[in-house]
Amino acid sequence: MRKLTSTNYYNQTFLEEKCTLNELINLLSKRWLTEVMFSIEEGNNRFSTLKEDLKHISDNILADRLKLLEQHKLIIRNDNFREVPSRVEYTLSETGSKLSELLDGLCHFSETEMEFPE
Amino acid sequence: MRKLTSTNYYNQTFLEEKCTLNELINLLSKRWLTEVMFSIEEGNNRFSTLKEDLKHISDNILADRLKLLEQHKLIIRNDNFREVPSRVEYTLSETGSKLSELLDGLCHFSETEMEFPE
DNA sequence: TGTTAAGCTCATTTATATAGGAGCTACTCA
DNA sequence: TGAGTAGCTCCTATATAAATGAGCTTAACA
Repeated sequence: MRKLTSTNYYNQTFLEEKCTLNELINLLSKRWLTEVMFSIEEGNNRFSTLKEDLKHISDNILADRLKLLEQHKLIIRNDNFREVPSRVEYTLSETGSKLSELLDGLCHFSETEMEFPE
Repeated sequence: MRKLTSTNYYNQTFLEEKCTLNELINLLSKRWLTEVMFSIEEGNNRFSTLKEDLKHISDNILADRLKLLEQHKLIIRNDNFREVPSRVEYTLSETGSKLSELLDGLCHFSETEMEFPE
């Protein structure tokens, strides 16, 4: 239910069309999203273990981020378990692994070169 | 005038303290910020030329992004011109150039590997 | 005396993102 | 019959970000 006639929306799409980097950054800037990726990479592959690992995340945000990551094919969702209570497992895709590597580079940069004023 | 007692604030600082990558991504996700950097890199070094280049940006946002970039030492502000009307020039710092290169990598990735559903 | 220019600042309005909490499903076990 | 579990969804409230528009400064020039 996003308002499609606002300048806010117009400018965002303008920038996303100018360069997909903006689209990627918008995705990455969703709170917890990269942490969810990294946590899956480390082996926390279920909703409940992710929730436990990322202490302060709330259910609906975790669900949303998992959905976003899946839609962008950065993770793979596997629900062929036919168990009750239901069981779903997530793994990183190849694209997800590549992105994770790139982010490691950015992380190193931010730790060694950036200055963040208080 | 940010509210320091909200869960929203608490979670953001939690993530920023966990890894400075989150701090960097938060910065980069401010709308227009990377575009301002790239535009300066391309030689648009004054407030007015930046404004012209980034057609839809508004004054206060441009001013804010320039201030953020300067505070993080990604650009350098030079106002030793003593002219009227006032003249200020911006250039990319070394750190800014490095970041720009890293972002080129991310940009290439997002263009070749990412899928953005409509 | 009034206008113009660049490079801003500030207050307010509007839009969007995040968080909180209830509820749903379908099956199992006590 | 009723409780419990995983993995969600939906609605609402709260917080934050972006945009709009007015105004400020200093000096030169008409």
